[in-house]
Amino acid sequence: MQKAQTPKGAAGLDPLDLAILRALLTDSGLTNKAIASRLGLAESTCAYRLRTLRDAGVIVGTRVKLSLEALGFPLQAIVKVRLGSHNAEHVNTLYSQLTQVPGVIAAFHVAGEDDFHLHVAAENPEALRDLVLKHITVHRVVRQTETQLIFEARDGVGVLAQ
Amino acid sequence: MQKAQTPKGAAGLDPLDLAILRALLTDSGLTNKAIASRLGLAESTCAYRLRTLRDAGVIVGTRVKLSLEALGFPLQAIVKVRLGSHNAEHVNTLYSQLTQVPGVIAAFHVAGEDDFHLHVAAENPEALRDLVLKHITVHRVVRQTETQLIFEARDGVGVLAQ
DNA sequence: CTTGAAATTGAAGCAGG
DNA sequence: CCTGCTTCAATTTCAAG
Repeated sequence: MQKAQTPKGAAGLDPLDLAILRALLTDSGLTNKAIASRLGLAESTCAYRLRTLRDAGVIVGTRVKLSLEALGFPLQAIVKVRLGSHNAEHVNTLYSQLTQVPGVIAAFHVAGEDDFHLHVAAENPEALRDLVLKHITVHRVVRQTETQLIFEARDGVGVLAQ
Repeated sequence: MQKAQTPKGAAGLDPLDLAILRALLTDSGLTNKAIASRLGLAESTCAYRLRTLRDAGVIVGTRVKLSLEALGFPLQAIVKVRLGSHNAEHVNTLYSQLTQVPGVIAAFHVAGEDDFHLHVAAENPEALRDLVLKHITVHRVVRQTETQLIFEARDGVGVLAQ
């Protein structure tokens, strides 16, 4: 049975691809077989689409999610970093160094008032202070930092929301 | 062969647990068997530790990483949201609504100058504008927003860096 | 807590529709 | 592009040390 040619979205994804991706995002257990049965298609078909999505670079990989609290890092913060000089090489070097700082979960190079936003985690307030003072403000290009405690972090629905 | 009792860290994790977690974070292919062989222990042992870590809530789950660019969302931004009123119920209601906005990848409720930081993705500048104007600033409690384009996003080493 | 072997389940390859 | 079948590898279970 040959299905009708499916309409393609802006990124070349048909509804089946989107359904598979949504299932992957929804179900924590990302078993390739479970998706097939849930969507009512053969396992080999699902595997084929998954491989295609992987080859196309849509699915980059899969990562474990750890509980920062359970690991003993109950404190999270956003550290805004502002530079005194914006020499391209200096900025890039600093960027690489910031991502290597223990406790830095994610780093964003942003346009506007701030230069970098760092999402960090720490064991306690003292560790957070040391993270900022000993690993961020020590760099000469860093002119100013501003740390905002995170009360709560939540995931959003993302770009595939229906 | 009974190994010596292992020293526990602050979160009750021994060196073997940490080694397993680091292997999980490092290797994109999170095959349970590969970890066992890499660390030189039996598969069943590795599986046992993994189950324990899961039951303890350290390993929350596993999520697929999609390429926002490949999906057709090449634009990312941080949207700072500031409120006019800080009534607890209003704040919480807004928080829930913001996480449901299509394009919102993550949301942070922060202390300080801003109230929320939203990590968003959009297909193009117009879509980004619509996201902010039609889904965020429409709420009465939102007093002000500030959108900073993300030049580049990178992952940090996290809290388990050696 | 660790382990090897058995038993179950899921993934990968392949050729046909 | 979809599918069932075969082959293979991995996860799970369990009883013992």
